[in-house]
Amino acid sequence: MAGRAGTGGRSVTSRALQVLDAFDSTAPRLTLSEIAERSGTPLSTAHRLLGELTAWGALRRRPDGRYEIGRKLWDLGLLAPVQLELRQVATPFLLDVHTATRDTVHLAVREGRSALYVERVSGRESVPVVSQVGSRLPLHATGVGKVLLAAAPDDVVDAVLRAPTRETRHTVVAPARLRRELAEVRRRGYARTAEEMSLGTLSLAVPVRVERPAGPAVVAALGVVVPSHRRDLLRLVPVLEVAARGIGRELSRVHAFH
Amino acid sequence: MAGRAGTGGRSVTSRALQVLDAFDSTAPRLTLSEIAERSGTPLSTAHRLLGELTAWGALRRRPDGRYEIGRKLWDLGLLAPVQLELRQVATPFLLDVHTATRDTVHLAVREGRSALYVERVSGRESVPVVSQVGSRLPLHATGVGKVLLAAAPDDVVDAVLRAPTRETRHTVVAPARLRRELAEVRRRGYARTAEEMSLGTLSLAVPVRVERPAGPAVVAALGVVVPSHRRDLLRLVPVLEVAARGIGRELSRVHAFH
DNA sequence: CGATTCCTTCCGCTGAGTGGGAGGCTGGCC
DNA sequence: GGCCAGCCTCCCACTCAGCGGAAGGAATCG
Repeated sequence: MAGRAGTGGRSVTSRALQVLDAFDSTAPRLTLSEIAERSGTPLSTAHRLLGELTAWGALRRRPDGRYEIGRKLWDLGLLAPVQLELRQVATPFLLDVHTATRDTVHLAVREGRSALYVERVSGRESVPVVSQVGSRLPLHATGVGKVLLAAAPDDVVDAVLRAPTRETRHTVVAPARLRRELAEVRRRGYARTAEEMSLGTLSLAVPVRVERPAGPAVVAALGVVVPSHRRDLLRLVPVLEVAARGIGRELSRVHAFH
Repeated sequence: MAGRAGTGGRSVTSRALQVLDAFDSTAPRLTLSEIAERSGTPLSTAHRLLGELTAWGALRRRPDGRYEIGRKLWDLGLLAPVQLELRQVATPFLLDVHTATRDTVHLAVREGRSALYVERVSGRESVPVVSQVGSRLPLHATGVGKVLLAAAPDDVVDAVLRAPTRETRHTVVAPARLRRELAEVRRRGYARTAEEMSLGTLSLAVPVRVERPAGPAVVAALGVVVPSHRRDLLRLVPVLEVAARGIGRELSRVHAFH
């Protein structure tokens, strides 16, 4: 590095996108120097880029000098069709389930080797749960995850079972046992977990299916999370199934129309 | 413009941000040429930028060749603290109201001269409403808007009353009458509209207040939208007030804790 | 089958972005 | 109070990354 300038701009447009990459859910508010370090950008460059991004509205400067994601990115993010149709169709059904049970209700899809939570309805007195809209949780340790994994292609199952993370002392990490569980999920049509992701909670989930030319396909999973002391969890299976069928039916209708 | 190159890059980082600006809620899916035109970017430049943005994940290429906002921007957008705390605190209360009334419930804040809808809970059989999370509606034609406007500084009120848009034939656009209505909203503690934003719907809204050193401040508005044939709308006032007070109380607690 | 529209790729030019460094500001420590 | 360390802000000469005109495909249409 003898020269003085112009070595930057690897391949993405300016370093602006690298700067944005410095932000994630574990670090939503950052100082200039943190951003510079996390994004591997020289301080002065980061400073200028942050100024431009802030002027555009992608970021916002807090009174304490830190930067955070701004309203414009929020707006744009809401335009993302990340399961937009699925969410719109499913939300009323999630509300129905929530109204009937007062429990925390989730809708998740599989994204690679994770369960991506795309929608959530949670009441006030619900147990605190780790999942949030936009968060990704392992496929082998949650109800919705098991449902999605049970419907996933073999290579995904193999990849997940190769190194299942241990989340709590109840997490099932033995590949053979996980395979048996997945088979059971397929047979029974629902998945159940007990304190496998977070202590103190049970979960129950069912698949959301749509009819495809090649046969029914699992496009999402619908689940509830309840405190451990609840004994009647399996009574919710029919409730979830009704809602899941409703979602599947609506999705088919929307697709046919489109 | 005699030269050939390098005239671009006005002031924002690359044209990438201009390209992103081409997307809005009225145009969430665009072709290359549409984007080039909407953003005032030469076709080949737009093409390259779109490639980079797509590689980064900001955009996604649809099977039909169009571009749309991608998952990465969705992720980042969810990090935006756009009333994040308010939303988290308020959502359970919105659910309570929805459970009690089965109506469409909104939470909005004032942003400049618009009402910004930050959260929404709508049932299945609800009337179709124009508002969506992230959308902005005029302050003078909706229930939540009037509540927010009634609590806004004078210069905002003046600016809005200078040129109120006509949304339907029932929209109140006479400044004098609007001022009288705002006074009434302040006096009674709620706002009501009848088909002023969209035909076929009524709305009702109350302010969400928090205690500040300088006295109570209106930080948001909580409202419902119902079909026009409903006659018992005012019965919902106490329901909304209870929820609004609950939200205010929670907000104060969170702030004190922080 | 030529016309039209839209997308993709190429490549020489140049000025916009780059980043080292100087300078300011703040707060903590001796 | 003086010094130092950690941040942030600003400046400016260098240069190479982005720019965009233009040509070449691909797809659609009448």
